[in-house]
Amino acid sequence: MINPNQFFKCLSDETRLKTILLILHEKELCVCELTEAIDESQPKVSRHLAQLKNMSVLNTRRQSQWVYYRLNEDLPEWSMKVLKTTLDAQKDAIQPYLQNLSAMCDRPNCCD
Amino acid sequence: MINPNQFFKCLSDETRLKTILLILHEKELCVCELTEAIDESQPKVSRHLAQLKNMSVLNTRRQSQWVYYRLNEDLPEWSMKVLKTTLDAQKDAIQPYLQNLSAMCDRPNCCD
DNA sequence: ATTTAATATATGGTTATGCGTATATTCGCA
DNA sequence: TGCGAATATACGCATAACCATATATTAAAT
Repeated sequence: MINPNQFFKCLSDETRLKTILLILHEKELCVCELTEAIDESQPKVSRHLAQLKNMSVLNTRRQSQWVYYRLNEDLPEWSMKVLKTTLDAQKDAIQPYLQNLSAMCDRPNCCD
Repeated sequence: MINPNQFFKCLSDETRLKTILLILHEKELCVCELTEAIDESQPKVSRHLAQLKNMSVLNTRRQSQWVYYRLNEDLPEWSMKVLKTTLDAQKDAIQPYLQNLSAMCDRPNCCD
């Protein structure tokens, strides 16, 4: 179980915070979607995602060639609350990234 | 105005998180009280407090030889909410530090 | 004025963190 | 089997973060 300061460390990097908030907003996103949304290099995004998975903040699901990341459903309630509070306060700030997302022409459609 | 990842960085260090939660719980604490409560060296506590003040998370009030730290009353609401959520989840964890506090024999009495 | 208690800061060193680039892996498909 | 797309990892490096120790500052009291 993640402890509070470890959890906050996950949120203390801009790239990681963006990805977490976007995933919270969208339920599930794959690496190339995130890469496009926040306009960062693939290895950079991937490295941070691996870190978050390692800290049990995120989980993955593979669907053919895509790996979809979602919030770990076993996250303690207080941390989910923190994330929701933060997202709520950052709604405006993440708009541009959501727009990048919907502007993706070759966005993989997640048909479970 | 502090941005989210800067704010979370403040909470990502164990010493800083402890001090913030204790201050939230006790309204106001001076350096020697915190030093005693969490059993860390005075320079270490002082350095972290300076950092938190610098990030506008904390404010100070000097009363004769003691400097009392409290939460900055201008903190954005979402961050106050995050702190309260965290304190709530950590009530048990901070008990030992609160006990150290009340066990202080020469604890300065704050008579504003 | 000197001394003492509380607090702050400076210094030097160690570890952690984050990054870009290059390369590996995995999967679907021809 | 071989190729391309998506993702992951390794490597080397730069900087940030944290710490212990020593010292400076501030205020009160004698």
